[in-house]
Amino acid sequence: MTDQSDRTLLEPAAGSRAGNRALSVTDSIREAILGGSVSAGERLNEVQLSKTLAVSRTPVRAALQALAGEGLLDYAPNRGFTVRDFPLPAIVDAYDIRAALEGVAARFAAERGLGAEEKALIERSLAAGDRLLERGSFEAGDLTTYRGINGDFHDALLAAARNRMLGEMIRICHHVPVSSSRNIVAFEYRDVRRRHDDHHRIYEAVIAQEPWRAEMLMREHVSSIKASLIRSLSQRQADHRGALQAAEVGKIA
Amino acid sequence: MTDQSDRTLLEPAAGSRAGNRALSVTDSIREAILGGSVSAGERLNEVQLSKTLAVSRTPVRAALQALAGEGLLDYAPNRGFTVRDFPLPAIVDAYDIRAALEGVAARFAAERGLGAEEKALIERSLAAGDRLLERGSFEAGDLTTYRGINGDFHDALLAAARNRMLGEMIRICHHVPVSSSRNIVAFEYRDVRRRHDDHHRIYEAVIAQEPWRAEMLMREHVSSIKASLIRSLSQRQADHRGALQAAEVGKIA
DNA sequence: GTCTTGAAAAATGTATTCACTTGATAGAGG
DNA sequence: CCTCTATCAAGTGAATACATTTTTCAAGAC
Repeated sequence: MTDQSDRTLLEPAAGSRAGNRALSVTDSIREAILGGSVSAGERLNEVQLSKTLAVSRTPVRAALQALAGEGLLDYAPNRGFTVRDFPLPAIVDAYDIRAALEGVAARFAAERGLGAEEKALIERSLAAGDRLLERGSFEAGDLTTYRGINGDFHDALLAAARNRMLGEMIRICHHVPVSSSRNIVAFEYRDVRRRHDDHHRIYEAVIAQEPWRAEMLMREHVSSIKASLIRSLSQRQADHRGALQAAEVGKIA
Repeated sequence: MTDQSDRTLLEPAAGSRAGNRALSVTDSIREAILGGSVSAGERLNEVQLSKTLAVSRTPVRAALQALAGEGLLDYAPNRGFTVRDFPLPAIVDAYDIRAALEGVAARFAAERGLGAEEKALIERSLAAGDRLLERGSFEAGDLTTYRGINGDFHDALLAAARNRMLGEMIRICHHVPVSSSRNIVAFEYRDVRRRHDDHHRIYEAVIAQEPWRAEMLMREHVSSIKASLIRSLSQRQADHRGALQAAEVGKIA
């Protein structure tokens, strides 16, 4: 079976990122994976990809290797690349790992102290969240807005940790398909409010130069996201519509 | 300056690993980096490498990308790969990250429980350590022997955590040049004895299915290695022979 | 003397070609 | 009818050729 290559899931040339073709090809394939266009365990055929993306095999191979480095693909010699499978337990585990790592990041940030710019960035994110939550309820689009705010907070704190390896590992955790907090949880107003309060407290601990308190709070913060995920998963399962909705949610954007 | 390409640091064809050339090339270059044959910030020239290793540029490029994925190299479009710099603070940080990650691993292992084979592996490592420490002092080579035992213990526990991402991240921490516990610390008998006791206690916690205790113990265990590193570094600095001995120690094998 | 400019060299990016491995299929033999 | 084997198709691995970019360096202008 030559596989139906007509799935227009991968646009010919997304031309997304600057630099060279290999990089944009990498982005295209990554998006296809994270977006769920290609399923777990699926084998990625180099010639087929190169035809679809209208480039030669060379940048395709480069992209595949890069994605393997990011942990999204598996590689077997003489057998090429396959989409790595992330069973549910692994996804849940990713939150524990993220909790530990972001905890360390918060500790580092508290130890090192924040620069003026970092303070401004975080405070802006906190203020934006306050404003959004002021109304007491959510309207359409608010959740997406908060996702941005949330991301800004975490990114800023991570930057303040001033450790590249840590940043890369956390990024990997975020890129576990359907695992990122940006994709899944915080559906209800109350949850978001609670998490925003967490942000405030974490920031206070960091400003107060209380490294271990900052770490603990951040761990708890991320762990609570895991708890929400589990809750929403089991609830969805109870609705007997597990897989379907899960796929939907994954694409919430 | 065309750079003296005569440094015979990279053997033509280590032929080390099975599979394809790209993999063995990867190993060769990695060893060169970890062994300190190429210095931080240095640019890796593809054609030069391909000549030295007697292969074409294709597997060399593949290897470089793989190593960039491992975090050992930096990549800039149209500018190739450079050896990533790990300043001392980053190396020290790596121990904190490792402590957090291995802590999570210990917790997972305790939660999941150990299989018969895993138990056997760990107990063998513990027994081997006991035997080695029985004499009350170290002779030549004992330290190297214990390094193996230590590695076995940590590897077995990591395997018991049954989480691939975690394993990969910890491996990255271990591969931070001159950062691995296998390369540096545990010089004195007393230190080793203490750490071996840690192992026993961690194992007990895991067996007793006490996840959080296992995590805490493991964190402390790895953190103590960091402390030893810092101590030995500052002592060495005090000896006014900093750089020289540091290089030596890095190669202790 | 310094800065700008441009051309040549060198290095990376991409495409193409050939080589080798793998896997499937069909046919012969039991 | 099953099994083993040979052959071929398909896919990955590696090498080479070509394109584009970066870097160097020297010549010329201010």
